[in-house]
Amino acid sequence: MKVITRTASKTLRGRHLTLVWGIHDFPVGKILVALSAEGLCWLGINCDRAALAKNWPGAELVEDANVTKKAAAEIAKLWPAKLDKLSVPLVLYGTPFQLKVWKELLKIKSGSLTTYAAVAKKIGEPKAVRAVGSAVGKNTVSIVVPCHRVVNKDSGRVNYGWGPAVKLALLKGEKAA
DNA sequence: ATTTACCGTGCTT
DNA sequence: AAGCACGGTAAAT
Repeated sequence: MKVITRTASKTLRGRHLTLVWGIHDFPVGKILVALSAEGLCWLGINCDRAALAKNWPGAELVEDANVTKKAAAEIAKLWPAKLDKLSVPLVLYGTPFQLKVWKELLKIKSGSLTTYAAVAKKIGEPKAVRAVGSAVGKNTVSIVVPCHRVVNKDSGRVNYGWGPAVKLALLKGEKAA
């Protein structure tokens, strides 16, 4: 899978950017897929245009499910085990720290879990556990960047931007595969 | 069982 | 430009 990274803060990343978006079916719910000219840059679960607009201030949003249909179908088909085969490039917009965290998440194998502390250690910032927590939460491309495979150290407790139920459904689906 | 310290980000002032 | 609230974990109280 091709991964493009762009350094940008949340407030600036939407400027001069046109996003084509559409809502499609996925095993754990509806996904909102948004593509820039470069590739897949946002994926939300059970959300609407407002959530997209909030995350990409300044961006021009064009709804066209025909354009996003192909990418969405591919994601649904490749999930959970073969997402790295995605033909659409993945475009990551974030601060240098967030990019480090997200790229680390990409290395987590389907079906396995890690903790925020382990990720912090891997990127060489062992004390920045909390920062890792917030970076994971700000991930722009859920499912493809497996933010749901990161759990609290004291197992069990689940915290997820799209709702704990979605996180559990994703993990369950990957476990089966 | 509660509190403290640690870090990066985004929102508010 | 400065302050504040978040978020996960280990260590100290």
